[in-house]
Amino acid sequence: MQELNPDDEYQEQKKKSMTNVQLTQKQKELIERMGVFYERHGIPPMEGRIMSLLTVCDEPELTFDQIRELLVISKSATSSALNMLLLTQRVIYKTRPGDRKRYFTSNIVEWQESFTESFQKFFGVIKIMKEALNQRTPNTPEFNGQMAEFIEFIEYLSIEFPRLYSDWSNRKTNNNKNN
Amino acid sequence: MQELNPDDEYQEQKKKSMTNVQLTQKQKELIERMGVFYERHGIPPMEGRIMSLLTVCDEPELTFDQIRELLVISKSATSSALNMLLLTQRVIYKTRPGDRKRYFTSNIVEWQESFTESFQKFFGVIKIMKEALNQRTPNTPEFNGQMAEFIEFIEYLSIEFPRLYSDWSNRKTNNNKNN
DNA sequence: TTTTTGGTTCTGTATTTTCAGAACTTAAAA
DNA sequence: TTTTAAGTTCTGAAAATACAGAACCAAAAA
Repeated sequence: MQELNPDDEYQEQKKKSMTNVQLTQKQKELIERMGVFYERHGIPPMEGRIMSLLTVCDEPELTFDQIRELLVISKSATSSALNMLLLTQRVIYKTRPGDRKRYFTSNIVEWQESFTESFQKFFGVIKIMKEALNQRTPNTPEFNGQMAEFIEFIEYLSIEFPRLYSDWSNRKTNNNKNN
Repeated sequence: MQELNPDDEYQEQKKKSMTNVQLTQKQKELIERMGVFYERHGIPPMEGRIMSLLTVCDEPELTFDQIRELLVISKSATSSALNMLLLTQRVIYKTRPGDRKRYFTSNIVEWQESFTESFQKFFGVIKIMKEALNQRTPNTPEFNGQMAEFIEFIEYLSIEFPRLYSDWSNRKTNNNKNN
C-alpha cells in the first residue's frame, strides 16, 4: 500500500468521519422497537426510525448521509422523512462554520421549547369543539353540559400547564442551589 | 292508502325511528371539517367522521344503522370503524332493555374517566426513553442530561396531572355551591 | 472551467389502507 | 319452524403511502 500524502490523509479523514459512527446490534434492535412504538402513535415508519436513531446513536448529531448509511435507505427516503420531521418540529439541525452539511438532532434537546408548543397545538381541539357545541340543539342539556365541561377543562389546562412547567423548573434550580 | 293495524303502526314507528335523525347541510359540513381535523391527528377518516357525527348530531345516541345511513357508508365500514373506536375508547355504547341494538355515544360524555387514562398511555414514552438513555454512551453528558430532564419532567407530569384534574373538579363543585 | 458535495425532485413500483358488496352468523321474533 | 334484525367476516378493488433509483440542481471546491 502506498504512503498517503497530506491531502489524501485529509480525504481519508473525511471519508472516515462519514462512516465513522456505527451501531451495535442492540442499538439496531432498540431503534426498530422504538420505531414501531412511534408508528403506533401515528408516525410514519421511516420518520420513527430516524427519530429513534437520533436518540439511540452515541453521536447525537448526524448528517444526511450518516443517517442514510446507518439506516441503509435511499436518498429520497432520507430527504422526505427528514423534511417532514423538520416541519413537525421533531428534529432540528445545526450548521457548522465552513461546512455545508446539516447536523440533525432529536428535538429532545430543545423539548422545553417545543413541548409547550405541541401541547398548545393539542389544545386546538377546543376551537372546533366550541363550534360543534354552539350549533347543537338545546334539547340535549346533559350531553351539551358534558361537552361544555370538557372544553372548560381543556381551557383550564392550557392555562395551568405552562405554570406546571415553570413550577417544575423552579423546583429544579432550587434543588441544585441547595446541593 | 290503507288503514294501519296496530302491528303495522308499530313497524312504521320502528322504521321511522331508524331514519328519523337528519343532518342539516351545516352539520354535514362541520362533520367533514372535524373529520379532517381528526385525520391530521392520525385518526382514520371514517373513524374521524363517526366521532364527529356523534358530537355534531342533535341525537347523541345513534345506532349502527343510523350511523351507516347518516354517513352513507357500507355495513363493513361502519362495523370495523366502530369496533376500532370502541377498542380505542373514543366511543362507547349503551343498551336498552328489550332492545337488541347498541346506542353509540361519543366518549366525550365520559371524558373525565378516559382523559387521565389516555394521558397515562402517552406517558408510556418514558419507559422506552429510559431504555434508550440507559444504553447511551457516557461521552455525551449534555445530550444525556437533556434526555434525563425530559424523562423527569414527564414523570413529574404523570403525578401532577391527576392532581390538576381534581383541583379543577373541586373548584367547580365549590363554585356551584356558592352560586 | 470542471468536479464534487449535499442534497431535492421525478418516476415508478410494492405495500398498506380504506372502503364497498355480498355472504355469513346468531339471537330473537313471528 | 321460518323470518328478521343487527351486525360480522370475507373478497376484492381503488386509492393512498412509502419507499428505491435515477435524474437533476445549486453552491463550493479544485
